[in-house]
Amino acid sequence: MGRAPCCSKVGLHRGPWTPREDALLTKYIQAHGEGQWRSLPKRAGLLRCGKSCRLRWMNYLRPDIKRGNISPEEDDLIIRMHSLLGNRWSLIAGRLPGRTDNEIKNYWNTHLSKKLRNQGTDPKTHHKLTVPPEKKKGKKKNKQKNETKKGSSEKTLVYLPKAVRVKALSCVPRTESTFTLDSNSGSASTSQEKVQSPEEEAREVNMVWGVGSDGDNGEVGIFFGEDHDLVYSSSYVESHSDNVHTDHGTLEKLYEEYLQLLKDEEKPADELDSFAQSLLV
DNA sequence: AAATACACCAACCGCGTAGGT
DNA sequence: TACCTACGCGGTTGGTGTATT
Repeated sequence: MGRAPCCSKVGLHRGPWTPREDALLTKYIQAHGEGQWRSLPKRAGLLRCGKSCRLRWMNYLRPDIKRGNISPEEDDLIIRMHSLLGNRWSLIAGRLPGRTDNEIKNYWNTHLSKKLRNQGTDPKTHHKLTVPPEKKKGKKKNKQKNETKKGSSEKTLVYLPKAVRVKALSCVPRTESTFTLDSNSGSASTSQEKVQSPEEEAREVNMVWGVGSDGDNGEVGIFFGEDHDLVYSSSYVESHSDNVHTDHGTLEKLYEEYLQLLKDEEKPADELDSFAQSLLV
């Protein structure tokens, strides 16, 4: 695989951006739009690599970025999304307008993981910790850095298939359906009235889906479309061409499996883990 | 006041993958 | 089919500010 040499190229600026560079980048994007990151620096008169430009724009310069403190509501949403998605920061950020994946990732690592630990919850698994949270005793140098390095061998389990990119189906209208499930009765319902064969539906629907539970009201399910608390919003779909598109039958199968697991709360953890493995493509 | 530890976050790095040729 | 480019993502680093000793 040929990989772009990127920032290692000699002569390119690195490190913090200057106001002048910010202005050049902003001006260029306002005039020509985003994209073509590789050639953008040259055309914008910047001595930066395209990656660096993209990052600066996405995380800092974009006009729709919301700056300032993260609200308790956002806090709560991040925690709940993380329990469902794991470290899928871009997906989580997609549910928080104006927030960037980098910001959420940083916020999680510096605030929320600590907060959860103090509440007796493992921030990686969202399960109750068996041992009480470690009291701060003395100062440890680079505690956080050591933790992240150590933690890298211990992957977060994600009960969701890894997002895959699909071709945009621009020729067909997007339909939406929501799929909710009462965890007590186990019954599922869909808001979509249009009757389609699975093949038709798989072909026509740009499906963005997830499997999860709403910790507050006990609602669980696989969610499609928009306007459900745990669903990827349509705005996400529109702003990300890499939406998830998968086979209808597979979805149903996964949904059934997940439902079965939810019904049986006594399932050993390793069985859940193997289920998660099966979801990870 | 100085030294040290810690917290925060912008930026970098490397990998996976879509899409073009 | 193989190769290459560009992009997006998550993990990690390092500079800087703040708190503590």
